Amino acid sequence: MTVVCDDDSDELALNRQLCFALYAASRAMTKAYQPMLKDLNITYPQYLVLMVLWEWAQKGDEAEKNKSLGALGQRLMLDSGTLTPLLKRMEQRGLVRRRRASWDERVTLVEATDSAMALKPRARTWVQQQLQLSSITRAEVVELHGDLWHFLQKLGSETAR
Amino acid sequence: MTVVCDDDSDELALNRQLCFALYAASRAMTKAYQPMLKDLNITYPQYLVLMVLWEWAQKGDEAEKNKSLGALGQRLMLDSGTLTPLLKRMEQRGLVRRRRASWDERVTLVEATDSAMALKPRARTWVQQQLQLSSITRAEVVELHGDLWHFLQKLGSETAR
DNA sequence: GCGATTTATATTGTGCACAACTATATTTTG
DNA sequence: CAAAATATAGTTGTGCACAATATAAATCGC
Repeated sequence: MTVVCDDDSDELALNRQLCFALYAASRAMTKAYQPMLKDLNITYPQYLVLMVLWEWAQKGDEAEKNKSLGALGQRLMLDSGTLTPLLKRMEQRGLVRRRRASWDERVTLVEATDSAMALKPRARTWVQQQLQLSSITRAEVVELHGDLWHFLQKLGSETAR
Repeated sequence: MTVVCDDDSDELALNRQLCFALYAASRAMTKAYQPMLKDLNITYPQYLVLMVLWEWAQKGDEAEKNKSLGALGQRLMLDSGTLTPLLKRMEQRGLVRRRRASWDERVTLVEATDSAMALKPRARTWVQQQLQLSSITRAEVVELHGDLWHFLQKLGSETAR
C-alpha cells in the first residue's frame, strides 16, 4: 500500500502547532476554573477583571488616575468593545462601580464593591487547594508561566512593528 | 507612609496567574495570525478546522469513518454547538462539504473542497516565513509546545475525574 | 421485534473578543 | 484662541465558545 504524503504534511500538522497548543491549553484552563466560577457566579473574564480590581483596592486612593477602564484594558490586553459591556454586566450584578473622572470627563473609573471584595478569599482558597490537589507541581507552573510571559513579550514586540 | 498589604496579595496577583498568561498568550497568538487569516479570508478557528481537514485529505478514503464532525470536535476539543454553525459558514464560503454518512444517518461527514486545499501552501509559506523573521527560535517554540502539551495532558486527566 | 437507552448532531441563549466606527472631551498647534 | 489632532469610551456587527436542551438515529436488553 502506498501512502501519499507530501513533504509539508508535518509542518502544518495540528498537533505540532504552537498556536493550537496555546488555544487548547487556554480553553482547558478556563474549563478547570468553572467549578469556582459557578460558585462565585461570575465568568472567567469577569474573574480576571476582579483580580485587577482586587489589586487596585489595596493601593488606596492615591493612584486613582490609574484605575480607569483604559488602564484595566492595558492590564488585560482588552479594549473597550469587550470591557464596556462586561463591566456593565458586573455593575448590574453589584460587583463594580463605574463613574466619570472629575478631572477628565472622558475617563471611566472602575472599582470593586464590598460584595466583590468578599469574593477574594474564596477565590484564593480555591486556587490554593486546586494546586495542592493537582499532580502539577508549583515549579512546573512557575516555569511554564515564565516561558509564556517571555514568549508574550517577544510576540508583542514583533507584532507592534 | 504605611502600605496596607495583606499576605495574599501576591498569591492572586494577575501577573503571576498561569491562567492569565495562557489567556493572554493565546489571544496574542491569534492576533499574530491575522495578516494571513485576512489574506485567506478566514477566521482563526476556521484555520484550525482547515489544518485538520488538510490532514484528512491526505489519508484517502479508507478512513471515512473518522472524518465526522464528532472526530473533528475531538481533535479541536470543540463541541457541535461551536462546530455546526462554523462549518455552515465555511460551507457557504465553499471551503467544506458536509453530508450525512450512509452507514449512520446521525453522522455528519466533513471534507475540504479543492478551494480549501488551495489555501494550504499559502498558509505553509506564511508560517515558515514568520518563524524565520521572528526572534523566537525554533527550539523555543518546540520547548514551549512540549510543555504546553504536557500541561494539557495533566489538566485533562484531572478535570476528567 | 420493540421499548429503553445511548449516541451524534443540531438548536438556543448568553457572554465574550474584536474590528470598525461614532461621539465627545481634552490637548496641541498655528 | 480657534482649528486640528489626539485620547477615551461607547456602539454596532460578526463569529466564536459553551452550557443546556432538543431531535433523531442506532443499539441494547429482553
